[in-house]
Amino acid sequence: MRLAELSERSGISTATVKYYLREGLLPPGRRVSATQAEYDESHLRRLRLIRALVQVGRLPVATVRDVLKNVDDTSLSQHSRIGSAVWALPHDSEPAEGDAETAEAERTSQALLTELGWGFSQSAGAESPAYRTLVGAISALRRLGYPCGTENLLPYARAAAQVAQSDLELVASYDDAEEQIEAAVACTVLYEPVLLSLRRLAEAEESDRRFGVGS
Amino acid sequence: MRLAELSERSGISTATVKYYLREGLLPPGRRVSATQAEYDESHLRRLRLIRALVQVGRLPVATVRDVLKNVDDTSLSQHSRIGSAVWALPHDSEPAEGDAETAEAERTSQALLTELGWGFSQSAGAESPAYRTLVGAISALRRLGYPCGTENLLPYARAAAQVAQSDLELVASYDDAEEQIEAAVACTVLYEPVLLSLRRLAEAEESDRRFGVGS
DNA sequence: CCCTCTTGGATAGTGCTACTCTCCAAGAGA
DNA sequence: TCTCTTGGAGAGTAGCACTATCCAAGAGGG
Repeated sequence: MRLAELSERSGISTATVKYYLREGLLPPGRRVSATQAEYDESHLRRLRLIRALVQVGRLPVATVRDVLKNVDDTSLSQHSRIGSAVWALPHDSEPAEGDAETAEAERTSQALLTELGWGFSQSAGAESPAYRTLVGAISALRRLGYPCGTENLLPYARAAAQVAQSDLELVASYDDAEEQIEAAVACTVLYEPVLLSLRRLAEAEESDRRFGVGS
Repeated sequence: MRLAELSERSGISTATVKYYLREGLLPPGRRVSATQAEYDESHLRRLRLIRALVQVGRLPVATVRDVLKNVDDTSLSQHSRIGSAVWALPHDSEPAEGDAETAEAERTSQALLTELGWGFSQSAGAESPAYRTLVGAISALRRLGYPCGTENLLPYARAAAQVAQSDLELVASYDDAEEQIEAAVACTVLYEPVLLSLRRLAEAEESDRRFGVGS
């Protein structure tokens, strides 16, 4: 198919598709002449993945490029491809280096990972964006004076572990390696709002249970 | 204290503090003369809360104003104030109305809430931002062809329920009503990156467990 | 062959938003 | 009195995801 059809089928304007091509998010089509290129289903899937990352995940376009680079890097093992693709997914709010609060948050994080027995994250993942985000979030909590010791964090970690099991089960349910990686990236991102909104609803339930009757 | 000191103690530039004053996020100080105003600790706390919402929660300034309006609305009950303050916290990515996928997502959401017995969310919260976000996220998953039946969502809901219990316990640990509300808002927002980054780390662990050895 | 239409490609512009710069007049403080 | 700071207000900035416009090279019908 050509750009116009790709645009129509994906529901994304040709201008935006061109933009993604230019930015290297979408691989160029097969050049069929000097002025025409041919796109296929893989471009359509890729386009949908991009939209998921940009619109739902709100990743900056440059970050999406990095993530997709890892998705496409066939020189890596399956685990590494999944890992490094998800790895590149950030959540910004980086902590300020050399801060007293940050140092304390770092200690808390380490203690938490140790207590959980998450050896992989502790070794290979000590510099992962997710870990940095965790440290940043904890130091933010500290700065605002909210409790965030390991005992406070453990319930979240346990919930996260449960969710991660579901996530990986879903990923493993795909046979094709390529699809697995795409599913890992897409579901990591797409299930985030699901998890967060369910948390809000659960909070409303719980709040109703605790404070609701005498309102 | 005056603006300069407020700025210094909060680590926020005077220009930005003035901006927050202008936008109505920060209540004006007590006017002590035509050219000077006096700020107190409550302004400092409020400023920190604003930063949490804007920087960590990435809420638009206009939304923060709405949230704070509910926080300050003493005409509401405690439950309502907590509820409506957290209520106003969105996560955008609104679903497209009148869409077939959206309609299906709505059915799934309803079924999920019924299965969970979350009556409060089903009745009062049917139009809450969190609910709309859930529907939007599910329809996004559907559009990308990923499974998202109630059986897929239940693990997330259960995790959310656990987390919500921790959240409310933390809120209830405060004696002062004002502090409870601020804690509810701040912790809802500040624990989000904690939860999401822990999920990423847990995914890495789980991926390592499943695919790691033969890498 | 001609004529129009579309295509891919490039460049510059738009709209939004959080923040910041610059200016100002009215005091504060010595 | 004289300088310095303060709070207030408007306009400007930066970054980013797009988008509008233009262009030359074909495609495709007659």
